[in-house]
Amino acid sequence: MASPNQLKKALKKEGLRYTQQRQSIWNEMCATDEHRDAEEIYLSLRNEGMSVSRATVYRTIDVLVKNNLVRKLELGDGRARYEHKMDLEHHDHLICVQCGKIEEFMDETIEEIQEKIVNDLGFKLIRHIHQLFVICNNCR
Amino acid sequence: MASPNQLKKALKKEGLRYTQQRQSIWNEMCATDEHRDAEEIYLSLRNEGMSVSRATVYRTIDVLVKNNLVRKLELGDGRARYEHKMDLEHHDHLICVQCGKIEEFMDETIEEIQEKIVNDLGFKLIRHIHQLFVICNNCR
DNA sequence: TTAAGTTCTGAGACTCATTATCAATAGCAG
DNA sequence: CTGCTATTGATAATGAGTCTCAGAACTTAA
Repeated sequence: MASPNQLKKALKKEGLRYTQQRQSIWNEMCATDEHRDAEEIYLSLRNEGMSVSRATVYRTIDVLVKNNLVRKLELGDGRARYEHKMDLEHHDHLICVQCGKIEEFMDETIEEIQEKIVNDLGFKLIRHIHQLFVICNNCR
Repeated sequence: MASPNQLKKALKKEGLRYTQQRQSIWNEMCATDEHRDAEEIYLSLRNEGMSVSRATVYRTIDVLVKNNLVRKLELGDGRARYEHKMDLEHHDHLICVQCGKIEEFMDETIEEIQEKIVNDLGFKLIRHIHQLFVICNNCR
């Protein structure tokens, strides 16, 4: 699932070394499609007997985010969540304010309007955050 | 600009007392359309000679947010920004990743699509965050 | 107006996610 | 293999935001 090549390429591009810790963290992040925080990823690695430190988890995630292998989600609760970007298509998120469940959505029209809004102002769109906070069907 | 009545009404609804500090903070938040963080609001009050504590600033902002007099913006940099909601119409934000300038936008079509996405899933939309991170015309 | 009971406030301690420090370790080029 | 550097781990530091609690300021009843 987690391709070492993608990781190696990113590291090479950044002039960084390929290490066991970095590979483990990348593997772990690709192991599920959940949206986990740094601590959860750290603990999973620890449970699997991997020797990594929290510091290295944070440092490696930064590299992965910068190189577009991972996306960082800020939900406003003080803990960032991360998702790997193996499945290449873009999406945004629905978050249940009751149970915390996160789902994904994508709407081409919204994407186009966004571009238009930005272009009409003479700006350049770098990235966007679009989060719909909902009460999901299990919680109503 | 800052109506004491709106504040008083909100406080009454919450069973809270109307105090000088709360009024000052509400005034200060309404004094500009900038998107300031708690510390900036606190310092402005201090500069004007008002005696308020950081704790009271945070506590009061919470009340204002809960009562829809103020909106909290999370931009992902660890400091929340606040804007008063005197101008009643809804809008979302464009943030320049270079200079930090924040502008507003609003698109009815996007709002409708959002609703549809949520309804089609059988969810209920509570609130949303839509932020376009851009390079603005001054920065390109 | 005063006494008694509440709610508020301020100062500073505390929390908790994340970042920085730095000595020890491990990749990697030659 | 050796030596140079980047990386790591343990832990200290940071910083926004929250909590605590004693004293101040309202409120209400008498």
